[in-house]
Amino acid sequence: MGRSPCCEKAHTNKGAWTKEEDDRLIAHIRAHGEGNWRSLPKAAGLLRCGKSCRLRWINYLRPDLKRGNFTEEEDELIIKLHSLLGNKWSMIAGRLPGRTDNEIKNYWNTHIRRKLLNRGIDPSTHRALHEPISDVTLSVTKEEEKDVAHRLRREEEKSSSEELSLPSSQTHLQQQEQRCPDLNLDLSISLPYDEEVQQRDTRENSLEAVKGEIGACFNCRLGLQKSKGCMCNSFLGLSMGFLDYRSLEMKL
DNA sequence: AAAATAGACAACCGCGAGGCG
DNA sequence: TCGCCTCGCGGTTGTCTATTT
Repeated sequence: MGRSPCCEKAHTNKGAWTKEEDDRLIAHIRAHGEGNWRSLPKAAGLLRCGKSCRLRWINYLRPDLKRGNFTEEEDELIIKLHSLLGNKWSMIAGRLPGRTDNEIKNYWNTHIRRKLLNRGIDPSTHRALHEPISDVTLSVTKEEEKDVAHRLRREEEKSSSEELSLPSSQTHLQQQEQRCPDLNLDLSISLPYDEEVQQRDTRENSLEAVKGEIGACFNCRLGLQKSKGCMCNSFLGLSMGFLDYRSLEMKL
């Protein structure tokens, strides 16, 4: 038997969306807001599956989407985020305002993969091609993913509070360090910030302090200082500044 | 000019997570 | 606690366009 279909396939359109369908969907969401995707098609007079409507809205119709080519900065940010998060496209997209997970995933598969291969870097491990894979992997476990998501929510809830370390995550991170003593996962990721300059200054001061303490490049922060991947002031063959993981903004 | 091939990206599918009664 | 429902995610496929042969 298996799972029941998400919608009545016999009476739903598939394939490319027409202008009229787009207009109906936009009009409905403007009037009623997002959500209730399952009942939306009927309410909006669309012969589409709810999932299809959601995808169409999120990936193409949302007004806040940034269309057009990816910039070099976005490229490099995606590469760095992918090295941290793996194929967690939605999390990567969360760091790139106006970009969708689908868009980033497609862009990765068509452009960035090739770009990394041309640089002699394995896109899945972010290590030099032919370099033997060590016992340290950079994939993100479910626990870590939850932890990051939890922190994102917390940050959202209390964007005003400003501390560099997040105690709730320490236990897990300590466990992680015990499991992989060579791997430093003390990363903090927050929502893209456009908050007050004061907060930013405080954060930067704290980060500068940390930077001063560890004096480390990106790879060192990942615990890869013992590998030949450690290259202060450069990453993936590119020169770079210190990467602030609270904002994931480059400070050059 | 037509066919073949490659590239780009839109859309679909199946599954898991979380909410709720 | 369990089962159902909905949503969201990641992998994959389909389709259109551009380029090459």
